[in-house]
Amino acid sequence: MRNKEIARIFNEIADMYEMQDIDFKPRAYRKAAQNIESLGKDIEEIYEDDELKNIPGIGESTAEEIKEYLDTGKVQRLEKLKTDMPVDLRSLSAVETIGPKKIKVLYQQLGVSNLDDLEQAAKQGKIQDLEGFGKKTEENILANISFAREKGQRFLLGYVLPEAKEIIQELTDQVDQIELAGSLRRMKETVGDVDILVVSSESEKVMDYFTNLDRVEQVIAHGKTKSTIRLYGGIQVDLRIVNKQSFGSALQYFTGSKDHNVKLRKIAQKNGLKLNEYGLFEDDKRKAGESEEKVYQKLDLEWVPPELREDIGEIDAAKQNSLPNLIQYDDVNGDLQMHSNWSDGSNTMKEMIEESRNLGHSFIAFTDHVGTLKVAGGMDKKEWEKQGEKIAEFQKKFDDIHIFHGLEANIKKNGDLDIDSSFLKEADVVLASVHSSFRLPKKEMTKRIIKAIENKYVHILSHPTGRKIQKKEAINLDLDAVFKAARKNDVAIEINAYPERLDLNDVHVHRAINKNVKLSIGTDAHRKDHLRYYSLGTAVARRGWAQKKDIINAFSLSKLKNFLNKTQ
DNA sequence: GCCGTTTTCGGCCCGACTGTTTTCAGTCG
Repeated sequence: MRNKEIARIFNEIADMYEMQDIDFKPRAYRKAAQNIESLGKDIEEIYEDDELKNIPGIGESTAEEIKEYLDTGKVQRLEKLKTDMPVDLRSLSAVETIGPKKIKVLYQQLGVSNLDDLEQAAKQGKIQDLEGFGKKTEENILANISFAREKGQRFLLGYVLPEAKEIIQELTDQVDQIELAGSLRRMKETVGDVDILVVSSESEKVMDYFTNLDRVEQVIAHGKTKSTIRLYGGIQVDLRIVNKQSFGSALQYFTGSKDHNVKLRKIAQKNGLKLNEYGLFEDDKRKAGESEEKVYQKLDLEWVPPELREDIGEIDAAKQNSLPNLIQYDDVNGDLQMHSNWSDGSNTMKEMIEESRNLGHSFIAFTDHVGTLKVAGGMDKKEWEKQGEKIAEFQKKFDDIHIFHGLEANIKKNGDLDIDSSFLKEADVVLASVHSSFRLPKKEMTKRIIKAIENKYVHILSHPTGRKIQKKEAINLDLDAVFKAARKNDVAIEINAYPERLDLNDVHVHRAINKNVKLSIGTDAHRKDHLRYYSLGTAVARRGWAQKKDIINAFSLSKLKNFLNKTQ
């Protein structure tokens, strides 16, 4: 799949045009990029079938440029634009409040072309004197530059996991045993690379097969027991071949985390044993190794689910047989945030409902934007009521899925919602979320959010911290105070399952459930392909030690309705 | 540059917010 690369190129072209003050082309390229990125189908296949122009937003020139890129690895248009303005656009625009226009000025006036130049110029106080800049802008640059630097070092779980699973699928027939390891198996929100472990008697054949997969851009290492490849899109994949009798201990070893493993080895040592990737040994005698369960068992520990292996108390809990009974991936019965084309989603409600039924959901909530967020198609009351009539019709047609009619309202700067209560009280599910004024001081922000939670019509505080992984920092918030208010007012806090949000994150989930706060999983899907991300929300819940009782999506429908009926 | 026609040209989600100005441009969603 090279969709992402092409999307990146089109986005870069859009940035370049924006810098040159050219109208509309940026939007066209961005739209093309967006549609390619969430295609859910391999663009090379579409090219081979000569169907590129059937992709919405792709026309004559962009289709040609996709072909050009797939054939030659370059797009001349971008190369030319880069010669005119040789700046590292992507890392520079990762600094909040710095966009194409400002970058242009910085380059032309000060010769700034990368983050190092930018930092130097800011430190020397050269930026505040530029026209359109000022002291605050300069301070802001210095404050945000390290965040911008970290961007792009790791890959998002939600985008890597499907590809890793595909690779496993492709290899399965070639091997005796296969399993994902590493941070991907622990379902960490970002991963540095992909680790795959296999058992096979024909190691050379397996390695040849692996290094010749279609998706390989470069073979970095090709050995008998370990090979490393880099995929189109940049991520590296390690494949290791181990002996059958060591598979469990190797899986344990390569799953990590490092801290978890150090503790485990210490326990082994204390008991006169030695633990490594080849097995658990007493002198030279193998006590365990074939299965992970046996390794833990021989150390007098409960088997620890991979999501918990971060050395934050799970080993003590495993010792005392008191690991939490984690929510299971199939405990989640439905999705409590999604958007249709009634606001800014791409698919019709019918398409979203059908896909949700395919995923086995027994309930969903449409939570389209309302109110002042016009850019996201915010509906007025009349439109929203029309949507409700349509939902009632669908409900008659489908008796296997319950459809809540919800909405997503904006929390204004002062904590009020941007629609009035006569509107709010008609909704089955009210999400409240921040879409503006992200940079208030902590105290003011906390007050603002708590005010929204105290609104008696609000059921769920959605994407509570607003962070986007590697893109946008969290708002400044006293989360413990927010949790306290949420519990008091019976408001659930969302685990937004969209790959770049995962907000709340695992650490926050842990804190929330310790305060008995209920949590809600919503994909925030803006097209039907996004609906499958709900399991990422479950992964975050598991990493935060959540159980079935903590997650309202795991409630029975009647219990969930009860939870949502607080104002009636 | 793409789209969809009132079919080969004209329109393209736009409002809030911030920091810069002193009435507005750039950024963000």
